[in-house]
Amino acid sequence: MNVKDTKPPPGAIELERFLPYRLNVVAEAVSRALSRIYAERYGITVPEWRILATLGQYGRMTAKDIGAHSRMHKTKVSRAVAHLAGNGLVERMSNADDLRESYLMLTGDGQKVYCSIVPQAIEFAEGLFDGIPACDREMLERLLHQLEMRANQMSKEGE
Amino acid sequence: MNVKDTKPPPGAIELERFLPYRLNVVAEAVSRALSRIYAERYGITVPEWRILATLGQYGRMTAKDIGAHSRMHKTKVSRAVAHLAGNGLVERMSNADDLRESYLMLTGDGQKVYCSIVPQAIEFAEGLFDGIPACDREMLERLLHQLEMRANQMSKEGE
DNA sequence: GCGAATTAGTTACATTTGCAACTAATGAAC
DNA sequence: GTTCATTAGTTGCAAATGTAACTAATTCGC
Repeated sequence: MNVKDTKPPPGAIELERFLPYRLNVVAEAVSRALSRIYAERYGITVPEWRILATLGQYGRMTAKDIGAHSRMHKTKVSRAVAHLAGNGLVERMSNADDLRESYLMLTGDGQKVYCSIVPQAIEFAEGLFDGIPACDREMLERLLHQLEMRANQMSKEGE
Repeated sequence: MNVKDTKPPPGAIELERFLPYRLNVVAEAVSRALSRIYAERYGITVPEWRILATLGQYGRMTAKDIGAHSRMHKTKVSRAVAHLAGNGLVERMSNADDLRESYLMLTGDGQKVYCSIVPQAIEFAEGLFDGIPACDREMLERLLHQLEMRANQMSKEGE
């Protein structure tokens, strides 16, 4: 009998079914598996990949908007952008209307890297859903959305 | 029109529906919200909470097993345990049959802290599911399990 | 317009993390 | 039994992260 099959004592949490724990474990496993695609071949970190993906999708954005959209702290964005710019994958264009901010976009090289990662990332994400019917995927999307809303709401409620 | 409603260019990933990204964002939002319960009141970190929760459920375990079970690196476990032991929440009992390892368990204080967190954590997790029917919760559990299996498998496949 | 408050982004510092090297103990080969 | 390989756990070190302080630019109040 596997230890995981034992019932927890009364008044304890069964961690294997505790959603916050489950979400974190799964998210980390998925993230780790995905990172193999871009980390080994291109030496790109997770925050860097997020920025590439955001710019690849939206074309041009400020650092602030990237942070807000991809839920990353501004210092994380700042450093990842600095690194990507140093590697010639991202370029900055200052905004003449507001010199505090810069627009960021992929360079030609950045586009190339992004475009070579995308099909593999999509294939990976598809592979995750292997054997899962489409209606379940939609349900998962909906559930994740609700959970995120609830979590953010409950986080605020505690002031 | 919200920027999120715009279609991504062809050959790009729509990040809002990209599962690895979604999972991470939701997991982090949930984890952050939950940590309010134990971080502010008891000054406990996420890894420490995981150890408390594992010991609270299983009663007595080695550091290695805690790491394997809660998916934490052994150095993370080692340091979190050291801190918990320093605060008198966890105690070590060396195993006479194998002096390399120690059994870890909650102290009386550790039990108290754990037991005072549990109801709030359960209430929090229940709150996340507000308005979500029970059958959907079960589906979510199943889906998360499948995704984790698939991710670990795909991670291994890349050697 | 002018000074105070705000904002985008960077940098300094302290904390956290992961990897690699290590120690101490056990097991395996012979 | 002695040597070699493996294992549990800790520690040194470098990289990553978050908080707070900072700079430079903009906006608000008047």
